[in-house]
Amino acid sequence: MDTIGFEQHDHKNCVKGALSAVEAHCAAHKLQFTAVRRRVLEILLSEHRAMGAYEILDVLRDEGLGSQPPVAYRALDFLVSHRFAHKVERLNAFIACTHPGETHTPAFLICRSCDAVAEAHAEPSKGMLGRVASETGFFIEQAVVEAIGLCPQCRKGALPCP
Amino acid sequence: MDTIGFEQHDHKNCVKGALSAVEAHCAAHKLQFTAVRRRVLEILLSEHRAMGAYEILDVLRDEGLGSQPPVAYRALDFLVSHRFAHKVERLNAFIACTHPGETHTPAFLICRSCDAVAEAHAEPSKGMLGRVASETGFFIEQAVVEAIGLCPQCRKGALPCP
DNA sequence: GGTTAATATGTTATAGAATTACAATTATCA
DNA sequence: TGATAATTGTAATTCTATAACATATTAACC
Repeated sequence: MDTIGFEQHDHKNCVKGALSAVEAHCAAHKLQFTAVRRRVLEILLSEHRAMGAYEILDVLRDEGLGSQPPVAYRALDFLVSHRFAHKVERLNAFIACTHPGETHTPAFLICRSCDAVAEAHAEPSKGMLGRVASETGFFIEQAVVEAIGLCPQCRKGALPCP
Repeated sequence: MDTIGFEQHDHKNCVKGALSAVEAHCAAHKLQFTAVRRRVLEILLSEHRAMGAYEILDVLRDEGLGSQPPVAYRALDFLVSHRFAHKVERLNAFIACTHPGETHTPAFLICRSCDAVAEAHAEPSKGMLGRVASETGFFIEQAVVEAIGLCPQCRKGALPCP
């Protein structure tokens, strides 16, 4: 399991790298990586945080790429269904995937103080969920795993209990 | 870790038992278990499934217990904050807790075919989330753990891939 | 008991998130 | 090129949730 999100990194290259990985994946799988879809992923990658659909739509509108909710939601549906982005259920928001292409179940660490979100990998078939599932005969297809708390930075300084 | 939800059970007693447990807990902690709060919990307990706030509000309205959204949301906030009920983030819905009083982190198994929801216990400080958290220095306060898939019944018969 | 403070409810309005439905366009491939 | 499928444009609507403020109830204290 690895984590990305609370550390410093070469952001420009991280955006570029993710974009070309997605590009390659779409080419290989004959998926249409259209202007809107590409731009939404770019927005999510460059902001590097969880964004609401309407917040994304505002950017698209400013750029003349679409003005109605379905435009944003459809692009997001595409990105999420191909795992280029994820939905953070707790926030009703979306975030670019930090390792597109690989099959994985994301787990999120959500800081309630600074709103940073870090993505980690989970293995739901193992661990607690997997045990419950196999005991009861439940077949897991997807898993939502999100922790809410304080990131390392906010834990040190700032607000103890807002 | 234990699971309740996909099995048959003595429902009348389960409702009654949960209600009196909550009653006792409120008395002991000087919490006001008012008519609306009590009725919302009763509805959730007797329906024994995840319900949207507006669905609950419809019932309240029919009974003259309140007609505007804040009435339902405030009652739900009370129930959730004291862990008498939980929010299922994936469904934007609420469900009565199957073991009120005990401190716990609920995990849910959500059947995408019949919409049944089973509650299990999770231990986020252990397992996958806990490991990521301690590695990165993230302090977990709450966890959302929800699996989506097929319950034992739906797995056998019915729809393979709706 | 009566006064005050805290808590809870009633109500209006609004904000935020997501989908339906249908028309128009663009891409894919035979 | 023409037929088909996929994508986008747009309007309207539904569902989810909260803000703000007035009123009523309950708890606490003298």
